[in-house]
Amino acid sequence: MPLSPIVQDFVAHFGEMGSRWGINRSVGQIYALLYATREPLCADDMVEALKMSRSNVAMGLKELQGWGLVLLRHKPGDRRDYFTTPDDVWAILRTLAEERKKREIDPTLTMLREVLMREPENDEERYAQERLGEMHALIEKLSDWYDDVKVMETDRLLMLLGMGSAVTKLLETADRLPGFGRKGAKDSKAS
Amino acid sequence: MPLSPIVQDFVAHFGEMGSRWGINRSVGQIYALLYATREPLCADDMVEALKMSRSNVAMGLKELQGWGLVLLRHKPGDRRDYFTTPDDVWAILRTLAEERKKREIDPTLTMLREVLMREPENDEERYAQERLGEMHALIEKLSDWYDDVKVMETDRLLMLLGMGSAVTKLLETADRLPGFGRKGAKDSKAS
DNA sequence: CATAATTTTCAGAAATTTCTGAAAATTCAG
DNA sequence: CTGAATTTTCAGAAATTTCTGAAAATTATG
Repeated sequence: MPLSPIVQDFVAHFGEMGSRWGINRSVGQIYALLYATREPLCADDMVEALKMSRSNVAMGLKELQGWGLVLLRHKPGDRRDYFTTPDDVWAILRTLAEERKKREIDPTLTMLREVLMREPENDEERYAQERLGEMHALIEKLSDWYDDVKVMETDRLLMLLGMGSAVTKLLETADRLPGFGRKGAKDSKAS
Repeated sequence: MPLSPIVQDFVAHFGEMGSRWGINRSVGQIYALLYATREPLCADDMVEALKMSRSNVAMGLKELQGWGLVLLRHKPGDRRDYFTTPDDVWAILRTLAEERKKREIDPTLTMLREVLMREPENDEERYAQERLGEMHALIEKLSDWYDDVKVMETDRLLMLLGMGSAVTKLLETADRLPGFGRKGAKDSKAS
């Protein structure tokens, strides 16, 4: 049976978009299909629905498992593996953020730290280190913030997002409140 | 003259990393080189430093200009175009965020909205719409937050980042303060 | 343990992306 | 205008990534 138009379009869009994120078309399509379908699907369901080869589905699923974006399910009396996505979209976002950080941010931070340890040999290198230092400081700042935020429960996170920039107005006041130190928050990672 | 080891390694890393972001090796290398070099460079400087073809440099620069990540400079008595990157790393981050949102987020939001307008034909579609609705709500929430935050001056943004999650503790208190409504922040986009 | 069902692997085919050299277009000085 | 300097374009070459079919490996069943 063919996909309904809504799922069809959603799947197609994810396939196209996939390449702008770090995934390929097939992986995007597989994920989208699982996401939009209530029942867990087995590999052959996906082969039929997406018209791609069995092996491509297998590879796509393997990749999605690597990202932690699919769940394995089983039906009684059926040996086949069935797959779904986690329900909670906020949990999905966390997984995605975590993986992307690990793959895209952390290696750069490591590299920058390594290069910043070296002794500059000339003026050109001194300037370069200065610039790399600025980049390092920025990324580390964002990274620390993320570490802080990722442990928040979803309702608090929603609250934080709902506040938007209004929060800084409050912060400027809070700075002057007794018993409330900004330093404390920053140092919390050193526990 | 060959690149100094520090710049060399930085350039190489950016080239490799580039593919995990939406850019290719050459573009990553060109950007890294410009970023880490004090003096603006002309295309031929880059050809020599990066050992790639003239036309590849031209294409790379065109792409970087499309992202708004390079600045055009001129030297008196020299017809050639010279390039640098903006100094302020926080400004660079904003540019990057803006472009990525435009390319990666907005099209998906548009697509989701379109599909959510349709009348579901059956139960399968009803479920799919429900799921797409959840995704849409999440992305829109993040998008609204971003719109709020992007207009903040850098020092306020730094403050916000420095606060991390400590801010929600305050929020819960603030909720109970008179004359300070969360709703106000959320509705601010409707101006 | 044999065998049938299912999943995984992988070499090479197909498709896509990146890169190059050559040629065309543009810009500017004289 | 002319022509030299510079940048841009683009067709096809090279490289990379994605996808497939066939075969191998794994797993469960009787």
